[in-house]
Amino acid sequence: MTEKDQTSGTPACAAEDTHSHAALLEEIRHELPDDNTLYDLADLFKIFGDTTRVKILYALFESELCVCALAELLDVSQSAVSHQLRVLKDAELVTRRRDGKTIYYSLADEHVRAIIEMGFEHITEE
Amino acid sequence: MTEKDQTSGTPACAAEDTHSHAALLEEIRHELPDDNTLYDLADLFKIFGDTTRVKILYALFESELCVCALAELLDVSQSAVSHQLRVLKDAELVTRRRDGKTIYYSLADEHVRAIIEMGFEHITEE
DNA sequence: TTATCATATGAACAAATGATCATATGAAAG
DNA sequence: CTTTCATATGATCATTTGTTCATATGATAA
Repeated sequence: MTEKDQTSGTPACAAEDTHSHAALLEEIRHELPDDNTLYDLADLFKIFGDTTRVKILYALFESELCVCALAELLDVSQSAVSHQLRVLKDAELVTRRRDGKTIYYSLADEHVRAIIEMGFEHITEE
Repeated sequence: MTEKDQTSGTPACAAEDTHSHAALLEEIRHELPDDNTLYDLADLFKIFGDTTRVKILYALFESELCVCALAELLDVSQSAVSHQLRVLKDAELVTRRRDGKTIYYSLADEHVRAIIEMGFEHITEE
């Protein structure tokens, strides 16, 4: 209590003489992106963390596709695809264009491809 | 019913003459990784989709750290960190070494860094 | 206008997730 | 052996998430 107050109610470890992190932590805290950025980052990856959405993105690597084509390809309902496309669009990972009644979706940029490829390498290489 | 049976109970669209996907879909289906791979890929990204875990990984970019240091740095309970470290370890994204009572965690490989950097670029560039 | 096709969306519900609390394990010090 | 420190883990619970169902919107054709 005489020292700096604990950030939360969790002491975790003494860290007096044994192995003081204080200095190291201060340094690392300096290097960390701010909380909002970290939050956005997690939100971005969260989007890739669903099979349906990953499949959609992977499919769009090849060609732009309409909603019903995606539904048929992934074997899920039109509604499910539509909901997920909304998530992808809100995150600006895909764009769409209208042609009559049909709406074609495509990848928003090449970052998407790069991120997925990177993940793909990780799970295949080993 | 005379044609191929619908994969699910979802017609989605006619796709007779208007804009038949059949050919295109067959081609794309060919390019898609198999379902298990896609599933694993989503699972991998799911792990990056949590602020606590992203923070842990980011912190480990700088240096190996013990559990209590991470808890202090992220301002969460020791238990919460420990649970998340287990997830990261199960996914082989981090490794650990023991030194007496303390356990130090560090990044398993550079893929982790590459994936996160890629995501970081996406959210900052625009 | 009315019917139909392609897509979007809101409500509802089951499943997955992440934090907390209490407790267990494991190592070193006394 | 007992205590203490560092970490791990199981149970519980509130949130979040993704699908389904029903329905709405929006565009074209009749």
